[in-house]
Amino acid sequence: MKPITIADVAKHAGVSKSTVSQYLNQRYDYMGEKTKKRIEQTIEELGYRPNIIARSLKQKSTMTIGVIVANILHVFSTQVIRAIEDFCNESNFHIIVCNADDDPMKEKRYIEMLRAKQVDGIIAFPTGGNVELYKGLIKVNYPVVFMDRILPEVEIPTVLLDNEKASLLAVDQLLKNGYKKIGMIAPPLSPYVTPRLERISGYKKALQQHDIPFNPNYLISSEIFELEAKINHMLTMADPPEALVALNDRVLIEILKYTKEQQINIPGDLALVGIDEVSFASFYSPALTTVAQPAFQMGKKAAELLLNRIRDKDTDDFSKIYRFEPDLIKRESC
Amino acid sequence: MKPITIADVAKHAGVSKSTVSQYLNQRYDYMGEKTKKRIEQTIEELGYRPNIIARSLKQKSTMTIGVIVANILHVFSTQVIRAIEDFCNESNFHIIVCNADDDPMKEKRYIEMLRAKQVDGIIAFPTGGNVELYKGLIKVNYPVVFMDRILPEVEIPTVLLDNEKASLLAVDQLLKNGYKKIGMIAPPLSPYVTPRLERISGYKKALQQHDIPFNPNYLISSEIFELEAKINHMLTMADPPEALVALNDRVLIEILKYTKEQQINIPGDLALVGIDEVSFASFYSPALTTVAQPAFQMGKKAAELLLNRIRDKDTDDFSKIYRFEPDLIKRESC
DNA sequence: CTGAAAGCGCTTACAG
DNA sequence: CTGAAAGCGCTTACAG
Repeated sequence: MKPITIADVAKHAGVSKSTVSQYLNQRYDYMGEKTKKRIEQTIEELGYRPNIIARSLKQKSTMTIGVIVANILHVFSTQVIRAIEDFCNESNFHIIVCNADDDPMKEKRYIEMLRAKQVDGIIAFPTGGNVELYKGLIKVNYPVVFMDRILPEVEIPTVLLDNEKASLLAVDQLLKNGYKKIGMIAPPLSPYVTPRLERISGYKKALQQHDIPFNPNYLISSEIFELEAKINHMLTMADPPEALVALNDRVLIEILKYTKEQQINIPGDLALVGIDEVSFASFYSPALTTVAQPAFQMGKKAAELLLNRIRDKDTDDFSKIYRFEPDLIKRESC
Repeated sequence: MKPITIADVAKHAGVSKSTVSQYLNQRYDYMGEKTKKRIEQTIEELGYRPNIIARSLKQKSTMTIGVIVANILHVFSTQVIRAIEDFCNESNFHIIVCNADDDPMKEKRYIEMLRAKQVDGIIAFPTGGNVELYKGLIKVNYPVVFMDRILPEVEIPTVLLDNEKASLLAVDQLLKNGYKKIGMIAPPLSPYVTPRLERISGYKKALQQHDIPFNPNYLISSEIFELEAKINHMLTMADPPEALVALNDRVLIEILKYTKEQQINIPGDLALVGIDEVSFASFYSPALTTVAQPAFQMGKKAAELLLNRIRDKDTDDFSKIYRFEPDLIKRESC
């Protein structure tokens, strides 16, 4: 069962391939009404479907983009992807999704494969390990947009949260409720994971703004699996914090595991606010006060930037940073 | 900046395009060692990267598959996609992901676009609204695998949970803990959403096995937004159920919202087990007893089936149903 | 061991 | 208003 090609419909309709092609591309300007009808009918009859691969080869556009996330299982990434897909769908673009797992080698391989497949552009949560590769991409004016992480060495438009503001909102909320001894729990600090860096500096700045000295004992930054032990240590030392901000959703969960285990009463014994909204925030006991990021808007923005770049190679938005506002959702944990 | 083509490297290396192509495809059999070296070097020098689109056109294989889910935001779908991506990555396949939103029109559009883009196969959570389309796909022997939902009209291999067993595990656990008045809360019953149908029938069968008459008042099936009200009605009627099984994660959340609001003590006032594992199950208070589905294994299986079909068009696995075993995770809510 | 030529299924000036 | 021809960047018999 040979697939039908443009040549088949041309033959059947008694016209040339060119004319069929004109029809397919809706260039009806000079086309006779009868020819048009005839082609339309033949296509219907033969069940012809254009081969977009062939078109892509000629037109140098595949109408598909690559999206490289660290891990699609992170809910933020999922939401961003969903927003990107929705936006792309409106413009008839498709997305190829890739999980780089924060591994620069994997990231590199994906980028190279995506380019080989001629995707029209890439949206990436960069690992930080492929600066030269990205520089090469800029040099050939290849459309790329970064999400969530800034690579200062590289001039690529980036959309991310105002992470310092997120910490500020969290700390302010705690202060407003009378807590002064505020700790922060964080995952390990990798140099390129911008949100972690900025959220910590935001935490420090927020304290400073209120003339509260930063107490190094109140800051934990550690691998997830060690977190519970370190939290225990922190909360059982002399003069422990009376409130905690969780740097992200992953950390929040570790805190919650710990407090459940130790039957610590929130907010009675310990106030808590988490950066990143979580699915269970509203019906947890107590309902969790969180700082949410507008993931869908951010994904949409990234898609918009990329498609604009694809359509108009000469935009000048390079190296622009697009910051989005976090949103404090007050509930019961503080 | 013209991209480098195979013709450029052929010229620079002083060989023919054919030879370069042989090199690229690692057919070194008859290639002189010097030629090989020379080509290798030229490629390096020019920074040549093959255009896979051109290759695809000739070879009729794009090394990419389409994945159509209802909504990537559902955690089950996310996990399945992650597993598919991992499996495909090992075989150098890429995945295009699409959200059909349970809309047959959207599904249809995606299928047609994916085929036009010549993807080598499709894994879909079918909506049920495109039976004829899928029949057409089988007729031309196009590789398709279904996930999660069965379309009885269509002979396509399908991987899904043993949903009846899932209900059975939930009910048994409740019975084992002495509860006899067991209700089930469900979302609306659409004809093609297999898991819902099977989980309800599983619930009924489980009761029957234990000679407990099915009480229609103990079964709610309703839109999510009405669920709280209906649960309230059920639990405040005369002789209410003393235990509930949540048909899926979405429903579980509604139950939890309700019980938190009404300060219902779980399992004291009401025992609870949810089908579908949820992220917060272990640190919720009480920790939630759930029935988990092996999402990653299921995704992997679907990918495996599809890639096998793509490689060997003549496998005979049509219409096979691949059932996966649910797993009861005992915690505190029952 | 290597090259010339045809072909994959389209699009696009260009000619008439 | 429509067609012949070249070309997109590869691969693949086939010839030598």
